[in-house]
Amino acid sequence: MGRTPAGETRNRVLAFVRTRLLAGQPPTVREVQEAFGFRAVGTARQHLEQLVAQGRLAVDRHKARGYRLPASAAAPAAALVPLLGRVPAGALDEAVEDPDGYLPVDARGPVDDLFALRVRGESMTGAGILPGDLVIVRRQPTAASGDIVVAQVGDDATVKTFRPRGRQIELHPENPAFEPLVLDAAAVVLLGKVVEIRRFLP
Amino acid sequence: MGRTPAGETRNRVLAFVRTRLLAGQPPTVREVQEAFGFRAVGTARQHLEQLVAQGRLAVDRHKARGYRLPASAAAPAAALVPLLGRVPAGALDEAVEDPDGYLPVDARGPVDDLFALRVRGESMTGAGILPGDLVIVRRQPTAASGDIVVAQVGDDATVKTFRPRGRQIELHPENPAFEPLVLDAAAVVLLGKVVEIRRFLP
DNA sequence: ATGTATTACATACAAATGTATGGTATACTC
DNA sequence: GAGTATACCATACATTTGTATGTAATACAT
Repeated sequence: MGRTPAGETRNRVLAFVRTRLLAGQPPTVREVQEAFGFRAVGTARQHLEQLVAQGRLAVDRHKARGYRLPASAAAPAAALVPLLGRVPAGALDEAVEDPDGYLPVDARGPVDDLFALRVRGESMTGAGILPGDLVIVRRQPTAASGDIVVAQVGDDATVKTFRPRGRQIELHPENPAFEPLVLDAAAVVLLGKVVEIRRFLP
Repeated sequence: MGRTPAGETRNRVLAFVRTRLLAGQPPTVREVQEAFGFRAVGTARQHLEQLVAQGRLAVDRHKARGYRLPASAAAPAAALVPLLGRVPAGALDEAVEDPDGYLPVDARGPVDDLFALRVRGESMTGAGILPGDLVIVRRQPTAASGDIVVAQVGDDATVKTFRPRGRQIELHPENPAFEPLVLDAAAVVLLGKVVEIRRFLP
């Protein structure tokens, strides 16, 4: 049988595999075969193995769909943070199990303790946080005075500026039309600290 | 043999599978089995099938590593958008070649024509855009009246609300302390439209 | 107690999939 | 032309992996 110019097919194979991997669906050797119309499995495998030999692909031997991106190229630096629709009382973990969607974030720092919420109400407009904005929150049980936090008061999660006052906690809105909440420390559950704000414009 | 409380294990299985899927490495039934210490493949499979029946998982039948997230919960692939430090006159392409960094964005839409800039000045605080915020911009030569745009006036890139007035273009700040810019259309290069705003809190 | 549902185990089978070996055709070098 | 390398085909085999069936233990309702 004949051939095809240079390593042209090989590059196309790499592009195909990479696309599939980035989409989270590692291909089988036979899927590569079919995608390129090879009539032999071995042909697809040969290309894949060559790519591995060149260090342009990595592989888990003897595993189904075992081809991966090499460590060098596998630095997408992006992780996904769950966007929670509701925050039922005290059951943040359960909410994380069933997110409304995901937001991509920089993965160079810790990301396991992050989640996102949609802001309701205008109480923080003075801090540049508008209704409908998404806030990305780092879960932590305490915060420094002046931090913008997500706190649970009763059944509601609310975004406010955190100001502890002895045994009481003040949750300050950043909008003169709203009054600060002054609560007993026991009545407030601090869900975390707002580390990022995102707003999408139509 | 015995049992474990309610659907607790099931939720943990879902969390495990989801994590693996988001990491781009769909697990096999036996990998789930091992991860949870089940002594039978069937146990892992039973949980997976229950999750499918509940619509919390999807599956490609008879395929290795065939479990996926249901379309409703489909995770966005992440792409990286270049953060530009400066915008030299007319040479946006060159600036893209040498970005200050990258921001991860949802890749379900087009991303090739996106770039990011850091906002300077307080002229847009009324729209919830503060100094230091990052704006993600879609490159386009025109915009609708009322859009928040990035425009090039002289050597500077500026973020303003776009209001065309016949042969003139008005660039409106969203801050009463600033005056609108009224310019001849020829003196303004529209770099694009702001589609997202991000702010990082320390 | 009886029945039902849920959770888990044990084992086997069939399909999917990775791997191996040998062959053919074209291009290039010497 | 001989030799080598690359691209591809054909077929077979072994492992991985999805699927099926039967059984046991616990919880709960009646």
